[in-house]
Amino acid sequence: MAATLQDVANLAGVSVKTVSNVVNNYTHVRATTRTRVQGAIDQLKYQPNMSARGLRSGRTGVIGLAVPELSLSYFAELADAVIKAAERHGMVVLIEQTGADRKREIDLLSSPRLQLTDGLIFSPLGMGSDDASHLDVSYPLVVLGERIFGGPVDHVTMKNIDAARAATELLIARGRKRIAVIGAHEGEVVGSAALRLQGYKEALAAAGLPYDDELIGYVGLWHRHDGLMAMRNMIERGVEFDAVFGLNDTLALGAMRVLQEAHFKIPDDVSVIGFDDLDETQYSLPALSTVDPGRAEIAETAVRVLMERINGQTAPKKPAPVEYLVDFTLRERESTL
Amino acid sequence: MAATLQDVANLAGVSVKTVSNVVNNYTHVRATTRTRVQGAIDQLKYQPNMSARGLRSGRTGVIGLAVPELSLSYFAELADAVIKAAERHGMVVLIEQTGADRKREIDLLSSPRLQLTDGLIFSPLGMGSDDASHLDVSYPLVVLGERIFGGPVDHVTMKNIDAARAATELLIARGRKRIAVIGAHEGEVVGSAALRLQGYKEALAAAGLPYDDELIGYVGLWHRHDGLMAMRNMIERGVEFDAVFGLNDTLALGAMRVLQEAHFKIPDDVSVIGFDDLDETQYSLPALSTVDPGRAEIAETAVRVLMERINGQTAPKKPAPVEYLVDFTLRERESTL
DNA sequence: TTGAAAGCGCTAACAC
DNA sequence: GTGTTAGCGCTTTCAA
Repeated sequence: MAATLQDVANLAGVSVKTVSNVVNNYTHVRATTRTRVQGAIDQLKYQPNMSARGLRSGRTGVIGLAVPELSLSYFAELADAVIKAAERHGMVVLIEQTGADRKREIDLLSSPRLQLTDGLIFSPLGMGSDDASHLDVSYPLVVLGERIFGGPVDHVTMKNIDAARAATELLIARGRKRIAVIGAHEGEVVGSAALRLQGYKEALAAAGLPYDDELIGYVGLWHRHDGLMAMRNMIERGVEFDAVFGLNDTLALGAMRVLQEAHFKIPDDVSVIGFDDLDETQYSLPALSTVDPGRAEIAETAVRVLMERINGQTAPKKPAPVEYLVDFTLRERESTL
Repeated sequence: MAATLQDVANLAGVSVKTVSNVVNNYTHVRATTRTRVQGAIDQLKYQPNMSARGLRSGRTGVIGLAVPELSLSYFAELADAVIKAAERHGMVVLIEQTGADRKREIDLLSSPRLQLTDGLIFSPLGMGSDDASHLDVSYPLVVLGERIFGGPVDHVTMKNIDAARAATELLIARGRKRIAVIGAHEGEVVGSAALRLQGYKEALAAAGLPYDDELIGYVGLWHRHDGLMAMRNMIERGVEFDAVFGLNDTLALGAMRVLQEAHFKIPDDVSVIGFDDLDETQYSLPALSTVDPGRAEIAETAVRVLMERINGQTAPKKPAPVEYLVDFTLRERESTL
């Protein structure tokens, strides 16, 4: 079927070693030989067999990316960015979905399917700090997100607290005093929800505003529907507020829908801000103010760090894990003007 | 480093063949032997080397999925569905992004990166009918979408014309007579835009309504922004209309935003319907009526057909290509009530 | 600068 | 029911 190195060598009248040298751009090949070999390669449409190369070299050229679900826009846009970053490193990306399920996340870390990859970029949503030990794996691994800090592996994350504080401060600067939060997780101390809530509290404290638990909308997941329900619930409870901070854009958009249904004017009656800078926030009505958590840079950093680990695997001992913190940018749009 | 079959065999005091039999769930292994081998496997944390297995068997256990961009929600949701379907077949998915660029799409089809994969599910957006010959490749390939019909490969697609006709008929049934279309592609005769426009025309004709080119909003791409601009443009031109058919949901949502900005009431003044049944259509304000083109079934069919081709590769000659047409469902929501 | 040959870990044909 | 062994296509010493 497909041509092998040997086929090319026969046709070109050289040894497989020489063909291999040409294929891998070795320097010490005579120009005439190279041309002849290249001709044979073209003629036979030779393509290296990746399995064989992988078996021999121990490298596959594939990196794994594990996310909860691609239908969550944040992760779709993250995956997009990771694939593009990987491409620049000559790598291709295999995507696994964990469904934000703790057990599936843990299982994935020791799945034989990872044998196909040189390393993994892992964005857990179900695991918590107690599960950090599971991250102590024997292959290159970079963790994203806010579920686990100080684990045994490299970690790339965003400035959740600072960014949430900045978002809240923006609302305060617009004169808002009763700022509702949509998307908190009851009793949680780790994860994006907890960190962003902390940033919110810090901003309130700095401005001398009281913290009122009435204003906190708790949800299970961060789907559109959850934002919608939490907002509706808060309105039905008769809670007074003049601003809403959606802990992510999806929640904020869901909340905005309910607000408009209830005839609140945005931003006149209620200012709304989200978090993530999803593409669609530019096209909602009104366009949603939000925080760009540096998604592109997170993806680039994750891939770069992973590649360093992959390429440095010969090192005598594993270097200490590093935490990378990516900068955010506030994007003010119509919903807070 | 990692344990090999030989290591396990040594520890268990059997031959590699026996270990291989156990790993691959061969039936003819004595229970006691199996237990002993399994113990050795667990103890050594043995995991098969996929590259070696791939080299030997010619199979990698990976299928490729090529889409324009994951940040387009439709393709993110499609990828999600494909990954889930592949998982049921014990396969893992490697995703390539082509950026809807014709040249990149064509290049991808002969890329050595596909060597890692047992077959490809390909959703082109840049290629046209003239490029069909490029699809005549030597590996299992299933094509999705509306760019190429009657090509040399299996093709899974949706009932674009019928579904668009049904969507238009719904608007007509609601008493609408001047139905604008957002998202047509100037001069195009192939692709989703052209087919859906045809369905629209058929519905008008069947209802005895005139076709008016004034009502057709042409766009370049199918991004949110394009829907927004096309709608704005139509309003500025002073065109009169009482309904809008967005040729996909993203366009419809962009258009809806502009309509509301211009103080049209939806659905009172203008009914709006989209196409794709994206998750977010349920949470827009008003919730967007749309057509579910059977995305989940498309994904399942594509994976199933691809697996059949992969498993049937030993067949003496390539079977004739097949066209699979998946059924749609109308989803009426608030925007057309 | 090029060639010969070993061997990566696995599967499967063949032997017993 | 289990063992022996060839070889998948490639990279890489080691020689020439």
